Amino acid sequence: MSNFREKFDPAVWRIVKQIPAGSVLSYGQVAALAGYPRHSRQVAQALRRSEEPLPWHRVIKTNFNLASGPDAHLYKEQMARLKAEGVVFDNGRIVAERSREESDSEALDRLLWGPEPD
DNA sequence: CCCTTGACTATCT
DNA sequence: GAGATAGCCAAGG
Repeated sequence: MSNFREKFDPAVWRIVKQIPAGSVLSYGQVAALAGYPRHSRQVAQALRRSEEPLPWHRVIKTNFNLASGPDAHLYKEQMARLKAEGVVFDNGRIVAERSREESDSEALDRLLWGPEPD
């Protein structure tokens, strides 16, 4: 079996599980935080293969759109879950400022969104 | 070993 | 803002 996946998958899951409710991360950020920069596509595979329930809906694209197409089954589910956590959508697109305000994890927030959230 | 896929990202038109 | 293009990298055929 691939040794890479054996290390990569758990690393990704660990990061995703730390995302506070109401906040979101991009695939690239998750990959980088897991210790594997430029592995955004592998993150997607890791999430899909995960056997334990992960907050996968908090992982989106860098442009604040959902990853899967509007027709995909995952799309509707992801939006519903995010809305339930207080995330505001504008025509299918996430309003980032709102998501940040809902987050109360200051340390992780700085790590993810920058040292000066001002 | 070569080619295609993919829940991606960045840049240019 | 929407398309096209290039870069990216593991997995599977």
